[in-house]
Amino acid sequence: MNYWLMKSEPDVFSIDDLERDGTTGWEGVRNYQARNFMRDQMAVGDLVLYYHSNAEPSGVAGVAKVAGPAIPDPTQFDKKSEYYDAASKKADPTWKMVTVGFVEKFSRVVSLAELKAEKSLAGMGVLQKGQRLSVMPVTKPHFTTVLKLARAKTKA
DNA sequence: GCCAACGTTGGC
DNA sequence: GCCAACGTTGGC
Repeated sequence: MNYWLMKSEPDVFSIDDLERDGTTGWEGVRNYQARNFMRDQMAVGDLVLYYHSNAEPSGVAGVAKVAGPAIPDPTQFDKKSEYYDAASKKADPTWKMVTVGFVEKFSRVVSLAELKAEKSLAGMGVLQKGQRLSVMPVTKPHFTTVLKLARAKTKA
């Protein structure tokens, strides 16, 4: 069982949208490293920190899970999609996506500032300078700590 | 809206 | 294969 962090801009698809829909195809990932994580290391049942980027505040908004295995991302073949990739072949699709399912929305967002202030999260991928991956692994201790922060009383 | 970081592209 | 230019991400 692995743990992950996945980023979404809440203006595009927020934790509330995921709660409403139940599950969603995680389409539009066009980064090889992120794709490889989804294709090679994610398994159904893995838990995911749902991170809101470009948000007020940016931070972890809830928990999701991997609900379906990596399959070809249909948007790469859709000429009308902003994710269309003319170089990808149907016989050998370049881009994959997993299905993500709703688990829980936190009663409050655990902000990036709060994550940075938590000493035991030092080394967590999302806190590294300049990292821009939209899908990245999280260690079990880090995952547990973020859950604990989310359930703690609102910070003073 | 700015800009640092960094992945990708393309000329050579 | 190098690397400058360019585009994107994402915090602020």
